[in-house]
Amino acid sequence: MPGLFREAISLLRAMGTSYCASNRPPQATACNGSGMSKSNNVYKDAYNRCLRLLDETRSLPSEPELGTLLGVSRTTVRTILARMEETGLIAWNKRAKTVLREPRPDDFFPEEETDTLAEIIERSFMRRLLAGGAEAGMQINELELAREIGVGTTSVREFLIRFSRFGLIEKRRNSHWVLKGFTRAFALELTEIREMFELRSAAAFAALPQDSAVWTDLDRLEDEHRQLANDIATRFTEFSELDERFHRLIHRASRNRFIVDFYDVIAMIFHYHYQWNKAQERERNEVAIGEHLVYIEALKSRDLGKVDAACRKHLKSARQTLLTSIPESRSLQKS
Amino acid sequence: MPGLFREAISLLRAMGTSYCASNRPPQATACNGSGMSKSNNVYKDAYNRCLRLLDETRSLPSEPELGTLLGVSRTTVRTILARMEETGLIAWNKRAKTVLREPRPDDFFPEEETDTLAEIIERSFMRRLLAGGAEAGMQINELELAREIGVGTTSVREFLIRFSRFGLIEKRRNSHWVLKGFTRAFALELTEIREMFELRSAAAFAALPQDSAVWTDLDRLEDEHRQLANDIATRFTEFSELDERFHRLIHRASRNRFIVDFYDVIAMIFHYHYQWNKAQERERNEVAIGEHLVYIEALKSRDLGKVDAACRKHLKSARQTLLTSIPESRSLQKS
DNA sequence: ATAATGTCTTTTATCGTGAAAAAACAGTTT
DNA sequence: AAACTGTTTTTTCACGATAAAAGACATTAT
Repeated sequence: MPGLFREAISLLRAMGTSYCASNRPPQATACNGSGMSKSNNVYKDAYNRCLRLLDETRSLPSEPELGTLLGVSRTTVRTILARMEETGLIAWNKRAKTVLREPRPDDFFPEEETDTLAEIIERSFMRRLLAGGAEAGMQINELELAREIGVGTTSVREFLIRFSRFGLIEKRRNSHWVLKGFTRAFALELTEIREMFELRSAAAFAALPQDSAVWTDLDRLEDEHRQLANDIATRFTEFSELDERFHRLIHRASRNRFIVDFYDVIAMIFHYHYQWNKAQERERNEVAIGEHLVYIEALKSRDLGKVDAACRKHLKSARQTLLTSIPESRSLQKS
Repeated sequence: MPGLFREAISLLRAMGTSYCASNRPPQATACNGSGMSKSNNVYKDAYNRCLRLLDETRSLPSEPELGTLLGVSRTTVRTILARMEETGLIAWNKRAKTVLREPRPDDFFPEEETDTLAEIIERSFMRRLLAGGAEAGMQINELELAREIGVGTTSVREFLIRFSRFGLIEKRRNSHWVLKGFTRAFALELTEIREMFELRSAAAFAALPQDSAVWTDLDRLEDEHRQLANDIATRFTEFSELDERFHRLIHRASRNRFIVDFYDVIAMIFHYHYQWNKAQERERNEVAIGEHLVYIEALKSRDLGKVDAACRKHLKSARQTLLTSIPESRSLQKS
């Protein structure tokens, strides 16, 4: 049973969704001719975000300030400023950085060029995983994957190592990785831990002192839930992001790094789950919002019994949604 | 607060505990002159293990059989056989591999040469971590670490990524790693999860059907515990290994990959904890063996109440031992 | 026909290298 | 003097290359 995705790949190849940074036509086989060491996506992404800043002010702040604002080093800030000067967006002389004109759409770097290599690899990998034909037990070939995505093997290796904590793949010493599959068993194991962790976190949350900052965070989230509930018909796709913020807030109350970190696993799975399973998305999200509101009320009441009940109820239906999205045909047994 | 271990390293440098595979005198600065791609530790380790096999038989089995026996590929098996023929240990002609003489001590490769790079890096890293002077918040420098240990940056990077799941370090995007420290808070968070997981696993264990293979495994472990208890005065250092096997057996009963995998974190911490804290080791282990035996009896009784009580009691004292080994001076607050 | 050996190919593990980005240092301006 | 800008050094990130190890294929022996 060798070669993961061997067939799937040849099919997908035609689609040619290359994430490689380039303005070249799609038929370009590889990302580049020779030895591209590192893409400058950090600069490009920060540049785009800086463009949006331009709309608001007549002159930009100091370099260090811009650095913290954009979350990059001053070196990158200066590269951005240099380009903005070049393209006539600003006049730059030492401290004076005066805005000359509004940014046009073509000033922005294309979205695809702002992605991290890790993101590119992850998306590419998950697409294959969810595109079907990825049965449990299949082998994952680093070299093949790297060639397919058009990146170096090191990046793929590092991705797989990071990804392994999600429990979907496993390494054979000095040999290949093995796909364990997005199975029903996986979903059950995942949700078992989730329920354990969230029940405990929710209880910890409710026990937090009244003057804790979380209560205002919770109020804000409640508002957002109500607004989303009102516009549900048009904005239902925005729920997934709100969902993550809500649950992360609760998990943080555990003050336990292992619980907080575990939410990364859940978030990843649900992120791709939402992309994968669009059936009744609107209805599902509507129900979930309702459950969240009850859950929030319970937390605010600080009644542990109510919290436990509301949490249990929501987690149960979340599990159900996840389970229904997994094809029954997949194997149930482990290892 | 830049530069992790900057001072500690210069102190340690003098000790010159180089893990590099070489017979050269210790003053040799680096592992090698140029471009060593990969050490052949897999071959060397398998060779040593194969030597031990030689004592027992007059002739070796087929190449594939040897491969599965040693856990390596046939390619490596053939390299081993070739060397054994060269050194006059065996006569090798196609299927016939007759043993000519007993292996001598100098036939073995030195222990240090059989270690994985990952093991070398881990030990090196943990030694620095536990050698003191590694305060929370310090930066970890990949390049510096790589140079110090005498390996490539890639291996260090991969190690740090793998290591990050233990919750002791954290990555700043496009920048350095931050040491979170082996603090009291860490120990408490770790044990909180451990207790949650093990209580659940133990309950699952006790509920396993009578014909399950785990019960014979448990009996075997009970025997080993009793034997160790008898020879405790001389063999108390062997407990740590037995402890790990015992708890892993219990955790496996959860049939949950996240619970099973989490034991890696515990095992790592306890492994180094045992090396670090030798105070009252004998007494501690004696107590732990007693607790394990009660725990085992409880499991065999399949009385959930007893299991819960025995498990709680043991985990509580395990937590206590871990906590006492952590210097009080370390900071308690998080992030 | 099965299972071994002999040979050849592919993949993994690791390194050195170079550009991107960060960080440190030095010199200016307010 | 504090905060900024200009310049230099270090570190991170990603690649291609190469030996070790695994794996596949072809051949031969039981």
